[in-house]
Amino acid sequence: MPELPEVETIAQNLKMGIDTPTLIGQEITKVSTRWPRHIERPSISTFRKKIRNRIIEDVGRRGKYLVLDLDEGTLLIHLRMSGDIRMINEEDVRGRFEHTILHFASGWQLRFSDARKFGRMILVRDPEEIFAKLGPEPLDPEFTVEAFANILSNKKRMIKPLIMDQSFIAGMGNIYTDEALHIAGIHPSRRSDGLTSGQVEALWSGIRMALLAGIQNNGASIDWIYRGGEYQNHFRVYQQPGEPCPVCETPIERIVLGQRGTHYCPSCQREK
DNA sequence: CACGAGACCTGTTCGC
DNA sequence: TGCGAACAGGTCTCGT
Repeated sequence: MPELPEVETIAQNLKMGIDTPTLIGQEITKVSTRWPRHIERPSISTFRKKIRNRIIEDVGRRGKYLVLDLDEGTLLIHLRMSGDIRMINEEDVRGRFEHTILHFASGWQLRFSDARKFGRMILVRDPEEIFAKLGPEPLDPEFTVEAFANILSNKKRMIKPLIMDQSFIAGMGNIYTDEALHIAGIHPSRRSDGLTSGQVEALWSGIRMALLAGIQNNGASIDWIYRGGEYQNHFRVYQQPGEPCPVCETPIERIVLGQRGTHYCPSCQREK
């Protein structure tokens, strides 16, 4: 479920506390889990010890990581494929996929629902340990067309897998990459070093437009796992094989690239 | 360095 | 109706 817009939405909701209290100021009393591998590091016992009595001071996002600043250290949460996280009152029945729970002194809980169990929590002293491996934030004002052209200039790869590489740009996943490439009119298997400067600019713009539209719609809710977002109602190509292209009516095609389902318009996004 | 395949996991949906 | 195959928002590791 989570790419940049979904994680951003979750972070904002947890911070604002829409129908629940805000996460900010909550004191963690303990963590409970039925799937210990949700705790990637430090070891589960150290994690339990260090997380106890910590206060959450801020909530944010970096790439696809949900970032909880604590009074000592930082808790990073990665939702991977099927993760979802929300504030729930301790009275509420535990859901089928709510494998890991942070308990707060207030009686509220942060529940990590994760059907496929790929998600991870990481407690670090300095989040730079993790963030150093991430590429730039695509919505950051510093991420200009020139900056994009610059990082692109060293690469010679197929464009779609490149855009999804977190060390190249942070936060792009399968949905928003397919959408961005369609907006830009670029075939997903084109080589990154074969783009014209016009295409580079169109792609930079397409990436930002797709992400902003996603955030504006609170992210995308595709299947039974996520709730909330509406962006799935605005997909141009993602998971729309056979449907008419919103631009030219040509049926959308589906291929596999880098082992990921890939959707594009064979007319708007020419191979060569 | 670039790239494909296999792992890690489980649930839902599709095709026969 | 039943049952296996295909597919799913991500990322890591290994071999070529």
